[in-house]
Amino acid sequence: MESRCENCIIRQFNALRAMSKEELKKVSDSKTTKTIKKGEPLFDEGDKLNGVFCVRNGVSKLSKLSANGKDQIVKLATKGEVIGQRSVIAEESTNLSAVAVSDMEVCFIPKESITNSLHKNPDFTLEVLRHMAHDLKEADDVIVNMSQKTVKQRIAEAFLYLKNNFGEDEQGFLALTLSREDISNVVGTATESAIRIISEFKKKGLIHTSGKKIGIKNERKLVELVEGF
Amino acid sequence: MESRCENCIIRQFNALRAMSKEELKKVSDSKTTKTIKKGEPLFDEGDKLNGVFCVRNGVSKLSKLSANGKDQIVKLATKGEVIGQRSVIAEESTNLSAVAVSDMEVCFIPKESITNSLHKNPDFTLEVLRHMAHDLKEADDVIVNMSQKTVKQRIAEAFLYLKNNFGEDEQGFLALTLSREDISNVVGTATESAIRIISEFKKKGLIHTSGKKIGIKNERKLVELVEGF
DNA sequence: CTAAAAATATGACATTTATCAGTTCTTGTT
DNA sequence: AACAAGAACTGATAAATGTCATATTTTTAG
Repeated sequence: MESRCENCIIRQFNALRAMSKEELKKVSDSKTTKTIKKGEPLFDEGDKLNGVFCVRNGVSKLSKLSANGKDQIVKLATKGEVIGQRSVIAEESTNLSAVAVSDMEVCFIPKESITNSLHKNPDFTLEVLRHMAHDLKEADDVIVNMSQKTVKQRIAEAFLYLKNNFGEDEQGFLALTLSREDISNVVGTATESAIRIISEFKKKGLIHTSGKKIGIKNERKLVELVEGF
Repeated sequence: MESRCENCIIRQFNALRAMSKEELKKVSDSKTTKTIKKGEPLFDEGDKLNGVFCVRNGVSKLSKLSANGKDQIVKLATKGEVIGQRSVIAEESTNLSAVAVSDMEVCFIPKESITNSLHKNPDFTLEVLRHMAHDLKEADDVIVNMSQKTVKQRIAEAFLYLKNNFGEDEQGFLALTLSREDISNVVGTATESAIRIISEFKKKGLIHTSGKKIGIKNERKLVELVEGF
């Protein structure tokens, strides 16, 4: 299970692919692999991070506590993504907390391995920069969605997002199962409102459910809803 | 008025300060200075940018058109900030449009000058990365505000933001005057709602107005409002 | 397996916000 | 100065969303 970064396929999805053989070797020698159970934190808002987490398996929610006591989920990070880099790069405490929403396997990479390369290998730095540019664009999109779309549209969009990014299981349910509360924290609404809209979608035949699990039944109509019909 | 980047103070506020003398010389030789009048665009959403804009004076709104036809302002960029770097780095069309909200003076820097340095000067790349990390954090904060705060709170916050970032004039009005529509596009609400809340703030003595101009009268109460009292 | 706890669900109602229609005020232009 | 055009404003009303109370189902711990 402990494996070498040099041979890790996951790396292809993130900025580590721009590292040289020697750099990767160093990373690999310094990294530790951790198992994190669903519900357990990787870190809390305000923590000083001594490194970054490279996700090998599972999904983590990145969220921020707002003044009114609700958690806003800002991003779901999955296989191949690196968590905590923003904080390491800016040399600040994290502005987000990270909690596993499914069982996870992650590699913890001490920040020295990263910062060394950031100073010496422009290819790597640029690759990190490109990833962050992408994240920033996505964040802009989220801002627009939050402010301009209705809760109904945002929930529909969330389901489509979950399908596209995490797929479905054999029975046609979304592979990543989130609690109703997590769903409401993704779209930024009250849990009761989210539940009500889920019920409505079910009645209208857009989705089907079984316990927590949700399956998409009429993707086309969900898409129409998101686009405003 | 045409001046050399090497001597430009503005540079201290952005990533260009990490450039070497020679790099700056190249930038300076290739840059062009432009004057943009209030209301005029720097670029439109979807444009391919051949370079970035370094703001010497004035303020630009960066906004994105949403499906329902409303513009969401995602950021206000001012003196010292570089606009368009995300798009140049990701080698994509812009996801945002940029329009001057006050008369501006900007330097246009062709992308070659930037990308060359990105590949060769890790100090510069890292500096750009740090700035983008900062922007990303701010974007996260905006997401949380948008989804968890009321329109009233967001407007109060916007006024405080305008005061802190752009200051006040001699008569105590916010130095950056935005139209009511721009204000509503910053906080993500209907223009009428924004106007109504501004009237309410005026009645309650939190602000005073004169035409478009708005002045903060009771900062303390505005802060309390934002924090939820 | 069962009791307790937690999550999901639903109803009633209050509050917030958007929409539409129309008026008044500003501003720029001739 | 007069006017047109756009911006700011207000009221009435509808729609969306949040809150609180409570019932039901699911999950967890022992």
